[in-house]
Amino acid sequence: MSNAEHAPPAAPDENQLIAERRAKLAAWRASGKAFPNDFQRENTAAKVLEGYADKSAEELAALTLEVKMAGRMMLKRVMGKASFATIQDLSGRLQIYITRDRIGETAYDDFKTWDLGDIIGVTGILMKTKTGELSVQAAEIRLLTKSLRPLPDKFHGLADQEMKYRQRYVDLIMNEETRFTFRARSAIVSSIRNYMLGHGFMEVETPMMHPIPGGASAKPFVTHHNALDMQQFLRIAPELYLKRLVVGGFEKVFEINRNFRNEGLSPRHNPEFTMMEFYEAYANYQTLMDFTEGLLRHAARSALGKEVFQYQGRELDLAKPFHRLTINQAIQREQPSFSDAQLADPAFLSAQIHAFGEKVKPGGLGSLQLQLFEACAEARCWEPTFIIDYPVEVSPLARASDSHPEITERFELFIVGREIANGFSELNDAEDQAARFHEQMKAKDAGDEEAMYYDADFIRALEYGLPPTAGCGIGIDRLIMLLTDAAAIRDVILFPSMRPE
RNA sequence: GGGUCGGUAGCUCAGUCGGUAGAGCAGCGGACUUUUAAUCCGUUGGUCCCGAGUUCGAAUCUCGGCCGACCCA
Repeated sequence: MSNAEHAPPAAPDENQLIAERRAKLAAWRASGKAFPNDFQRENTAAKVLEGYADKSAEELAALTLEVKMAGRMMLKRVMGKASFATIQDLSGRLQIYITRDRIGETAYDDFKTWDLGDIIGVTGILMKTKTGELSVQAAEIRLLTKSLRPLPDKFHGLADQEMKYRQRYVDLIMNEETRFTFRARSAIVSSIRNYMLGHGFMEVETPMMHPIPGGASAKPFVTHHNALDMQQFLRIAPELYLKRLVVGGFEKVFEINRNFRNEGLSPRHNPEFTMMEFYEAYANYQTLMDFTEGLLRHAARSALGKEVFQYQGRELDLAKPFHRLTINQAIQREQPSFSDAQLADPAFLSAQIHAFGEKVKPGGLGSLQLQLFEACAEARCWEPTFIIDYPVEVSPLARASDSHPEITERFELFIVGREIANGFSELNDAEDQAARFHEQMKAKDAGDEEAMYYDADFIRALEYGLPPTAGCGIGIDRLIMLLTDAAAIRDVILFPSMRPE
């Protein structure tokens, strides 16, 4: 790095407070080495509190325990020749006590010029204050990083939703709930990964850039590879690659990674979102539902220590067996007056979909039943509910039922009215799959932008033989929402998609 | 895409009927050697989201736009 020019860049939002901090930084540079990196932190706040918070003032005085800590200065109280400051590190906060007599007049005068938000290092011994708060009595204190931008109000924190999303770093500095949510997210993902590994699954990574988008019904993002001069798509699902791996003999695989779907933003949709997909040979959709239930209970236990908890003020119970209903059963649970005969009548279904305020999309009987379910029942599936037996026409990758060829061995799991998971017995008949792809191409030609492409290599893979297999995708962001009581998907994504400022 | 609400100092927020822009925190100056959002005294700081319009006069009213939140589709 050049040390010649330190000209402040012309930021569009400079103000008096930043100018004053820049002046302090300039003075720091002039007085010696700014931004030192030789301070070796040896203790963190939580560990120190855990170890010594219950010691008395006398015990601590007798111990003279030296600690070396570092963190961001969040509070500062100067009282003449003695001061308190609160520093925050990755683990929590701890108070430090600084007196002119101990650290020297020059150092003390320097300290008084430091700002909230500055990163400081402290060496000292543990003590208890009059009011019983464990604190570090500073023997030496150093400025490690100058913060040029003022932090939000120390008491009210950062409240502006937009700024929380755009400047997540500030949100993380200021809001313990935000730190908690993302720590929980990390722990939940780890617990899911461990659960899968513990059940003999192998973690894999398949392409995020696809020459042919596939594995889901969704609009892809398009990009371009220069050297190959070819169009590529950000993946909408890893499904077709994971099934190729099962063909290859990796009989139990999973992947936790991002999918990209070119659709709008909502409290439940982010264009890029995290999904876990897993595939197990010699399983079917019934055994997969059992496994998925177990997985979700495990995630809740590891995140919350319990399976019954509140979501947005309402109880959610993952301990009870999840409901399993066909689409028509779910409709009739909400609308008991609808007869089996009516639910087999396209005209009745269309009229009801319309009556519930939805536009009727063209489709066969199964599609209309599904549309009616979405219109009148989906949002009311608060308790975990597997909806089973999806129509073939909307399930181009799922195995058809032996007894009812117009439906598939497929489920979607709904919790608090939201789709959380989607799984099925995989279609492993290469000729049937080829025929289904042809149907999809027809739909695409007819204007369905979300219809699938024909993937010849995937068919070739199936032609080598895919064992009977079941697979499932779990929306990780939505699961995290449940377990962290978050109302919006943006609250569980560190850097959610936003319009440019 | 439609509706509702919001955008005022670095942050959190007031702002009456249309009449020169306010508070707390932060900052700056001063007092203060065990504070806890420290306290006390003094004080700097504004593209009132942007653009038009109405008006003698607009943060305030009207229209358009931008950004966000929520609801609906």
